[in-house]
Amino acid sequence: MKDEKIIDEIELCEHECSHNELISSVEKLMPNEDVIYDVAELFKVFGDSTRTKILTALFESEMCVCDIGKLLNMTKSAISHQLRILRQSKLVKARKSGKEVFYSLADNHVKIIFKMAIDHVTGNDCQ
Amino acid sequence: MKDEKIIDEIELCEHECSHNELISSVEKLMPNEDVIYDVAELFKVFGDSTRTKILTALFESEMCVCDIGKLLNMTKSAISHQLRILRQSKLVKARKSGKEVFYSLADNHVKIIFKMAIDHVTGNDCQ
DNA sequence: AAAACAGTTGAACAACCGTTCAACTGTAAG
DNA sequence: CTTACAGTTGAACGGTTGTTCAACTGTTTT
Repeated sequence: MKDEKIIDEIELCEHECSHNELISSVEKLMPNEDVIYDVAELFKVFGDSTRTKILTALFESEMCVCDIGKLLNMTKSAISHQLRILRQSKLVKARKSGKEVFYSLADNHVKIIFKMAIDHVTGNDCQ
Repeated sequence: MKDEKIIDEIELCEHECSHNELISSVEKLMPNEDVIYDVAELFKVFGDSTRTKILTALFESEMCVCDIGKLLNMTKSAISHQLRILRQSKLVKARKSGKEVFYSLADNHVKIIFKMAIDHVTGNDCQ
């Protein structure tokens, strides 16, 4: 009775503002941790202007590595490295024809996400 | 007449496969360079799992820094640093109440982009 | 068979980024 | 006024990442 603190396990280094009911209810509503991680990984791939340029180019037409390099004024090596990342993320697919390799979108899903993002940064209303 | 190579400016280090018509037509159709850059910057902000966790938490309710820290099991400092980035990108807004600062979504635009991304990584059909 | 070229790959380097730590501000309570 | 706490901030560290460079594969052409 003299000192209840020893028993009070809630105090355990948690002398902080606590809206514990809120925290646990938000926790239940949030997406699975793995899903959040995968979403972040997807956005990480989008979060480089070289890769976004490549993707927006492929929105219009399939292209070979060399042409993408010319379009973006970059070396074939740099483009190839980025295309590998896009391929690993299943965002583009490759078609070989002679010496050339033509890349194209693997999924038009991505177009919608980009449309949203472009609307966001250009300040377009959306609903 | 003996050596035309000097005049031939097209050759200038460009002995590569050339679908020049395609390149210039794609170039015209692509979004403005500045827009692409801003889109990449936006995705870069989304491309970190701490920030995606914070955003998905704020989808459900406004929260103070300390509660977000508890929810994600991270220090207030780390959360605060990430919230600054989200604030600078105009993705969240702050409301001060006494000692606490409550953060909330600045724009439900973002929810739609995340819904798309979640559909993508979970393999849901979308149209 | 040899030369030319499209594309890939791995190592290396520099730039960037997220967390930690410590010090700080500002508000509320004793 | 002093203490306690929520939150912010800047420096520093360690890990990640994009580009470059050089060497390589594979296909086409002569």
